[in-house]
Amino acid sequence: MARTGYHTRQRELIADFLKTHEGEHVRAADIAAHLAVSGSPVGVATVYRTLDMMTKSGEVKKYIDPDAGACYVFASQPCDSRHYHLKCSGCGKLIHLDCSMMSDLEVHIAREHSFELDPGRTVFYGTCAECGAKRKDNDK
Amino acid sequence: MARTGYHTRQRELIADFLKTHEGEHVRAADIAAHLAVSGSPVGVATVYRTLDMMTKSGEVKKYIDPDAGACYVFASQPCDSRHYHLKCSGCGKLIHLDCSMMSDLEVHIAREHSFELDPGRTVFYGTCAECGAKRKDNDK
DNA sequence: CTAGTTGCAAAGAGTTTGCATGGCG
DNA sequence: CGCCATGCAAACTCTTTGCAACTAG
Repeated sequence: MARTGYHTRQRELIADFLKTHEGEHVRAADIAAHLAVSGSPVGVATVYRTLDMMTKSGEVKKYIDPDAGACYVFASQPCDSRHYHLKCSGCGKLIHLDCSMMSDLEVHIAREHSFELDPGRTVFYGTCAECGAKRKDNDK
Repeated sequence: MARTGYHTRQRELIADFLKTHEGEHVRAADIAAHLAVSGSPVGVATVYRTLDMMTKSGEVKKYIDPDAGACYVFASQPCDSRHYHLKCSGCGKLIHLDCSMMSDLEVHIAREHSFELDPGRTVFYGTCAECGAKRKDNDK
């Protein structure tokens, strides 16, 4: 299963970047851009291929953001991803939600609805406090 | 609020299609394809423009499916969208979740986390019972 | 040495936009 | 009639793929 292949400079760089940004949602382009600036450019294709590989192996979670496209999140341990994310449709801000109520919800959904939630891939959309207030002002 | 624009054959067709498929998640291409087959083809651009318009007016909800791209859901009443969706990563099945616990969650998140959830745009990812069982068999 | 990797560029898929024509009101 | 809507195709963005050169083990 482990079949991870060779250890290369590029993969090291990408993995490092992800570890440095653990828990954050990054896009392939972010990684490529960062590495390019750092003086060790890596081809976009390689970034995608590596991320795809890591996604399959479970090292990173992939999800699609309506505004930004594919996003990847590094999770050191599968079970560490006990938290969910809230994404503000207004400002695009990403909020980490670490709340015991979610565990209850998971249990409830698993039991009553026969569905096992995947925290790493689930993103809640809505409006943050600031944008909510802003909208009230603008809306007349 | 602006009663946007004219009443045209194309918009009627698109609205009809959406009403016929209320609650289902359809893609722009699905609509265009259906109308083309029905003998009243509508340009893709028009479909996108109309859906965009309806999204802004709140008639339909838009969300991005990791596999299929942009999806739209027609909701007869804004407040009828009191339900969320569960999407199985295994078989792609979409499950409607209409559960009072979600209301509690909304209140909780609004109060404790200052974030207002948008049911129409939030999709929970995870694994349905069937795929969960299937996976257990295959995994070993 | 050999197979897995990389990078470039071309290919794709999905969505948006410009512009001239057509149709609603 | 005026203005909005439509269609087509070109433009775009993001992601994938083909292929020759490259490199880790």
